[in-house]
Amino acid sequence: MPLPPVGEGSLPRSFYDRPTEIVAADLLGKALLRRLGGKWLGGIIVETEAYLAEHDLASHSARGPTRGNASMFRAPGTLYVYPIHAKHCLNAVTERAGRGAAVLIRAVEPVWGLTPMKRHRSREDLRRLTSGPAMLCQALRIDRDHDGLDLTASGSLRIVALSGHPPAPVRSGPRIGIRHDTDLPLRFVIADNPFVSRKLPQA
DNA sequence: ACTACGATTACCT
DNA sequence: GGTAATCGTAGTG
Repeated sequence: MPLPPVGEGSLPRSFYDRPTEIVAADLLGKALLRRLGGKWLGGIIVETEAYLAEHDLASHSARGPTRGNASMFRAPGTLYVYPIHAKHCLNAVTERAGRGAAVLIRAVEPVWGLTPMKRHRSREDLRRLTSGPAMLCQALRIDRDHDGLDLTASGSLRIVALSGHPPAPVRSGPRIGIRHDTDLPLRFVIADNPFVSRKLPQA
């Protein structure tokens, strides 16, 4: 996959305007692309988590809108970037505006712009380049300034489908790092992909 | 204004 | 396996 698939266009808003678990599973195998310094950086999404609009105490939207989570309540396809532990994580907003649902992108398989991504991470090993939600934001230089951007527009941050990419077998399990609703199987990974942040618990 | 805490990561044994 | 580092957000006074 030598060249980034920028000619294929971003996923349409209708892709995101569906039940969040469906969007989370369908985002696997898509390309996350970041235009920076005249080059495209990014990779293939291999791990996601769904955060639901209702009955999900782990979601940032659970206690209603605040200044910090406002973009989570905006149109489907909006980018929601939030800070945590002095780092950042990236979500795609799902379902209709006002719902407060999103998909956290937890890991990508690094493909395009390996040299600049290694520089941003101060690391060489591909396994630790983008295999975590804050790692991939650091590799792609995404921070709070990008919060609220439209992922469906032709901007510097896009999620696009890869034509001719074989559908990957998807598996699910409990989400990582949360304190509430830990048993819901809302984490989705491409089976056996080595670039996930952690393996699924043994079934 | 003060304080507690987190959808994390890196580094340690 | 465990834990310290780090800082913006949100809740409280």
